[in-house]
Amino acid sequence: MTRKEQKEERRKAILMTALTLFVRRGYHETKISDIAEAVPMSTGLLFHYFESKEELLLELVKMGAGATSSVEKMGEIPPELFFSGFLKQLFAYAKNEPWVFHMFVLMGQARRAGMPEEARKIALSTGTIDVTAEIIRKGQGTGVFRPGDARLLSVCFWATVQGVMEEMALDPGMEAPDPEWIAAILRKENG
Amino acid sequence: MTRKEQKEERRKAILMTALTLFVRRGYHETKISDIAEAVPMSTGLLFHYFESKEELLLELVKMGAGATSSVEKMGEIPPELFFSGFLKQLFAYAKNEPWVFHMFVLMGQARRAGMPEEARKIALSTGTIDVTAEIIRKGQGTGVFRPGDARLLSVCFWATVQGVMEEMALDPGMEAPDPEWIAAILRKENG
DNA sequence: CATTTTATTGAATTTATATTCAACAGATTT
DNA sequence: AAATCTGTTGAATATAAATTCAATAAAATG
Repeated sequence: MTRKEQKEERRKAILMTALTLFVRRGYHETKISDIAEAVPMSTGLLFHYFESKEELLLELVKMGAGATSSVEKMGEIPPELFFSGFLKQLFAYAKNEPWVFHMFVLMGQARRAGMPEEARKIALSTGTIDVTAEIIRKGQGTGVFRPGDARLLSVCFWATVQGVMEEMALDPGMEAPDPEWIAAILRKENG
Repeated sequence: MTRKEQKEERRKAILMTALTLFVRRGYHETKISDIAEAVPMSTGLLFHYFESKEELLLELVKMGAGATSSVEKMGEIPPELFFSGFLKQLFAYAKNEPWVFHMFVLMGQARRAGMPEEARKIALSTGTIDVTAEIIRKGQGTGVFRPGDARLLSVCFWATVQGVMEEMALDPGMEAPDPEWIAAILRKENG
């Protein structure tokens, strides 16, 4: 099925191009013609692959939601290792797999303001913050994390990760921070 | 000059309403008619006060840039006090002076993606990240902050503050985190 | 090689929303 | 209180970008 495969390839190309542009300039600032031009293809043709600009966005956000929930399942790892290991990997993706990296940024943007309501709903449905809060609670139990509202700590943690990744997406030359800096938000302060 | 004052009042009301809506839903997702309705006034009348939607945004961003640069001048305070004190005050504004609070969120949004290019330029012109990096460098000199690229630490710090404030803007019921959690990004880990 | 199916384009159309405008109302001034 | 200036509205218009479409080229199929 060379034909169907071809079509899938093209769809993916569009999705990846759109993902990059959405992350860089934002959903509304990106024209459908910008995406088409960057793929490249004619503006009209893009509509043979996607119903609408919003459908294109939603497909991306749904992919992101799927990828995110698989990450959420690895709640078995000891909390103190989970965060720095996870961050190290995530920052490595910035160089090698921009796809994963950009997806994280997009999901974060979708959770906050500036995108169609529908995208926001999907992004929020993953419940990342709450899942992470649960892991933090465990770490508080074993005394490796500082006390305090676990959900609020989770919000702080993700805010940092999200913000740093947005900066990295905007300035590809930027180096990644030491995961330990970010993990310090959670860690109990002792020797 | 009751008349001119009246006009100024109205302008301020529009600015504050727009600020709130921009921060909550994002610039592009906010219709000019949404702003007018919330003030309240007719859609057409809003154009007697502002040239265009973009002018309205730019005026806000310019105000923000002004307020921000005044904050930047207080670089005399010892670094280790600067950050937690600053954060405590900032989070307090969330309750008492939503204006200041929302302004910070808007400036952060403008620095990143999703707004007209012009707004981005103005927001970036404040150089907040670099000014903060300088303060961090001082703190590294006296040994209270962890070593490492000061600018990168500054980016991490602001990413957290920005992200947390965006969450607070979206969910007004949310309580503020302990400033110490965020300052931990910078602090040298010792007893 | 004729026929059908799929890919592609660029121009025409639609749509959503920003922006303008003609008319009216209320306030201020002389 | 007449004249003028300012505030106000809602409907009309303009605009930018999304979306459709008729026409054509290329590929697959029989």
